[in-house]
Amino acid sequence: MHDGKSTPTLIDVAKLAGVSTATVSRFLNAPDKVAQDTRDRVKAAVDQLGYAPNFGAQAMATRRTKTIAAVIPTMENAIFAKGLQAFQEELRGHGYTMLVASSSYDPAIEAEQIRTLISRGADGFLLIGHDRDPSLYQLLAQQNVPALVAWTFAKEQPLCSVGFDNRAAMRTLAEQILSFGHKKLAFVGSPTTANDRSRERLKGVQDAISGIGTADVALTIIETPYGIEEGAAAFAKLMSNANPPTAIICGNDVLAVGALKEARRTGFSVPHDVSITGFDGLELALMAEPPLTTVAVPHQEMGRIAARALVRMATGDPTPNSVELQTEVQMGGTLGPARL
Amino acid sequence: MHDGKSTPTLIDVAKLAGVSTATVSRFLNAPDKVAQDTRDRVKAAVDQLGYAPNFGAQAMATRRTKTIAAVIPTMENAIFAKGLQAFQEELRGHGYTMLVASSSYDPAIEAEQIRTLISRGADGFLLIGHDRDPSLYQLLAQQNVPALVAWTFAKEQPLCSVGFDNRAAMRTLAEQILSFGHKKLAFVGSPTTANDRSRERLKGVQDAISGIGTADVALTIIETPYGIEEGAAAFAKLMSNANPPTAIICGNDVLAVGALKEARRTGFSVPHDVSITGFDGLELALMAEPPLTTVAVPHQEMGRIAARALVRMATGDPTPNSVELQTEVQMGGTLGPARL
DNA sequence: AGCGACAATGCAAGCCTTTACATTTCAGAT
DNA sequence: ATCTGAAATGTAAAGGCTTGCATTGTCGCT
Repeated sequence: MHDGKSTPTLIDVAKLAGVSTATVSRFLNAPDKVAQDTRDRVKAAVDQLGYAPNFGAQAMATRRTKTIAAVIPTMENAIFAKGLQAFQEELRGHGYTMLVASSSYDPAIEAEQIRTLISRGADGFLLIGHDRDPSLYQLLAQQNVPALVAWTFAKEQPLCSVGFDNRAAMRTLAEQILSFGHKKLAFVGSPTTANDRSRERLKGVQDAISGIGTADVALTIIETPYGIEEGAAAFAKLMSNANPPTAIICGNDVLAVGALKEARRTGFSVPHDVSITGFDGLELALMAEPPLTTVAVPHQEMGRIAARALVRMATGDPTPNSVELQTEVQMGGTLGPARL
Repeated sequence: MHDGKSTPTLIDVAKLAGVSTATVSRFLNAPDKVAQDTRDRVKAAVDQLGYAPNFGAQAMATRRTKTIAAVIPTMENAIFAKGLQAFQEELRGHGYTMLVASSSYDPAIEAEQIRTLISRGADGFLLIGHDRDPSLYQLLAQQNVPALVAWTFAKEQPLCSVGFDNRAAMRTLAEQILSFGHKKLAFVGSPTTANDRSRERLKGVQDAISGIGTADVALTIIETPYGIEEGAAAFAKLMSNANPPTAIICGNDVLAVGALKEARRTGFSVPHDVSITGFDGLELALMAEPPLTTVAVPHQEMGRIAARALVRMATGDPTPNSVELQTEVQMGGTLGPARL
């Protein structure tokens, strides 16, 4: 107890304060159950010893860790970084800590990470998108760990979601594009396997096309990994066609910025020669020249709401309902009339 | 509270396999200490039961959590996101999990987060920069938790660091700027209180100036929070002076891009009318028009090295030495001769 | 045959908190 | 004076895993 080396335990505090460990524990977790003068004595002992509860023991005794895990595709994507930042801040306000793992868009890694984090005792999970092996849902249910999906909104899924309707959002944007008279479209997006956000966005484009009821709109589709270079490459490929598109709809801002960069480099004027749109509403989009026409997504709000919902779920409250957030088309300067 | 079948424990596995819990534990942690056929039996039992070790119990018995905490200013800054992503991936390869907290550049919040994470049982800490209250170092030492500083390199500090020499890097860039004949400089950087990176970068500029030994170089300094808008505002303010600078040295790429944007908006030609430089080497810098002249920093390498070092420290290996990484001036198109 | 060395396994003592239940105390109420 | 119930506190049993030490079994040697 006076051995400066080993960290003090409840027992040390109890001895010093002349009470039982139960009382110290109560002082820490439910102070109002302890008499005022005892409270003072214990507090003094805690302070003197610089006592801090041992996490493992606490976790073991309470069967909870006050830790929420977030498994995201990557932190490098600004879109997740922003939402995660808000998520963590909100969590902190509730006394929770955030565990982060990234899957690099690989379902196998994601599954492994989820498993690891479950046995690490995460009290809840934030996941991205609904696409994953059903056995994971079973596992979560079996281990009784609540989970929530963000960055997308969908009913009829195993998990509740906090997000927006990617399909409808993209449809709205695509309709605007069509209203500018474009007939030759291209969609450049992330691979659609194991990525419902990407898939839904593509569907949104297709919805818009079939919505106008004409059969004379052509749509070229390119799937490519996330990245500026990749966007540039896709643009180059599309424009080298005999019959290039007049509007390139990108699945996210980063691809769009890459395309825009390549356009500039190869002498295309945007939107005069070709229109380009993005999706996400990152700062990056505003910085582009001209600013990107894109879809603004309320990332921070999403992070905050998800955090609150997960904390409620982790403390046993009835499963909250899904929350749908609204997005908005953000007119930049990269969408213009189709060049005839 | 409990699901029908409570989660299996070591004891269940041991019973099913007909061995003691010690053997199961050894099978999990040091398989080579278990005979081949026992190994097979235990493995079968583990699989059949879907056993996963209980975190709290494990933490308690081993006195370690295999968890490393990273306390960074913010995740929104792409610079940290990138390094953190690499850090987490490397950690994962060593069987460690990452706990993330952000301080929003507020020392008080940082201190609180560190305290919280210590009692959460983090086995090690990744911190950014050396500026913080000495009591935190005491606390870490007292609790025997190893910590490492990244994004900067400095000797003679309480903690080892993995990073680069901000001062020297900026000095090199500033020298190049001076060699273009600029005499009226401005430095736009993050606040230098509690931020040694920012402070060192400013010093680097001053070093370069005093290095050339002439007294006729003027330096205006603006401190402003991180952000594109802030960079734009700083630019506007500087250029509205009676005697505006011919080169604006920004403490980071985001501020630089903001300045560049404002320059474009208000009709300044870069670098013809005014030169602008950044620091970090983000993708953003490449995307700017023209591409930003900046200092490229090996974020991912930094993250990986830091992760490896921390894992070593957490497993009791002798404290590794600090590692200094090299940076490189990345010539873009925003630096040109001073306009006379 | 006897012995030592070593590999494989088992035993049981922690590790530190929480909490159900037991006990003590004491202020009213009878 | 005795009793009652509530408030305050204590007792001790989990909770699941690791690991030093003890035990058993095998082999190769002399």
